[in-house]
Amino acid sequence: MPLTFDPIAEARRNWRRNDWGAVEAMSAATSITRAHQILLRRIDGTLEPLGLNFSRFEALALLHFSRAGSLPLGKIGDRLQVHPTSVTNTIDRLEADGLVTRRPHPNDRRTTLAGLTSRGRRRVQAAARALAEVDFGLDGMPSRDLNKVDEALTPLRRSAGDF
Amino acid sequence: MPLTFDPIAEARRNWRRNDWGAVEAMSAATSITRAHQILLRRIDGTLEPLGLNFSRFEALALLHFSRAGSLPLGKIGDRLQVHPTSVTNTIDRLEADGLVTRRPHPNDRRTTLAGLTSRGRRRVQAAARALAEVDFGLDGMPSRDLNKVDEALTPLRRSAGDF
DNA sequence: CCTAACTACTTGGACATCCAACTATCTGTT
DNA sequence: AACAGATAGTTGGATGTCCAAGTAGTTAGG
Repeated sequence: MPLTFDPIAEARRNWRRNDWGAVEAMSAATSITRAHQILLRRIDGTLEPLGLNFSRFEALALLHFSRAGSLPLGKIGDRLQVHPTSVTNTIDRLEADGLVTRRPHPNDRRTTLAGLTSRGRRRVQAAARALAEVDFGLDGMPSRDLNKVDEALTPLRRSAGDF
Repeated sequence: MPLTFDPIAEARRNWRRNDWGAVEAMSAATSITRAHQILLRRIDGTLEPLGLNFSRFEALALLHFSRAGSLPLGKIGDRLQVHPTSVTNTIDRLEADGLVTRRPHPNDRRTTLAGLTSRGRRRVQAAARALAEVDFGLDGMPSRDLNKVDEALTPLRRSAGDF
């Protein structure tokens, strides 16, 4: 059931009434959380027919963009900001689907490289097309607002050591 | 390891180079995803000493704001935009910690009410204080940017039937 | 009334994420 | 060279989310 009121506006009223403080921050944090829920569902829904989800797609895209078409698992985790165990899991599944292969690093035997198969390369391109088709689930937003989001969130990312 | 470059700017370049289209949308979606990761970690980190996470806190806050201090589980799911099974899970754990209790609905025997215990009420207030203390993990952002985020994301939420 | 359709919640299973701990390997210091 | 400490990845366990299916209860049309 869709709501008949704005839950954020409601939350703002409640926080104010209870004197819980930091209303602006609460509001922004809640907006981001909601937006993320909405986006992730749309994106995952778009990728589902391709046997992917957003995490797997991000890993494939990263490999596609890399020169050699392969990267150490650790680099993937750094770029996607996820725990090493999540990378292991993601690559396990992509490998099971024949989209990537694991290969030992030539110089460092601790390191494992994940590399795209040709099937993986075709798949990631199809997925990128599908996502662009639906504007990443953001087709309702004018491009000015898209840029506003980007700009507004940059200081947050920077403060988290994103770059 | 913190990155030494902006992964979003990098992604923009890569998408453009590959002609994958929808660069603005990709960029905004990725920003939101990142921001959400960062925020959730900070928020959950803040709540962890209190035995809560953001989901549990949201449920408790909702109950605190309700007149009777109790709500049907279904309403909680609607408000938090999560699947009924997630609500069951969240309430299970809050109940195990003695923060809420389940009670049958007086008029509709299908419905279960979740109600705050006095311990739950104290806990949610302490949690709200703790979150306000750290500005919901957004202390790096000027309040003008907070409002920009809110505004920019409103059309997205609206398009998802948020209100 | 009485049955068919709907609603509220729970259970079991799939997946994704994290943390702690472990193995294997490398690196820098002595 | 040798060892202490760092690094790369995996495994096992906990938590959280969703979907499909099931149970119990309610509602509406004939």
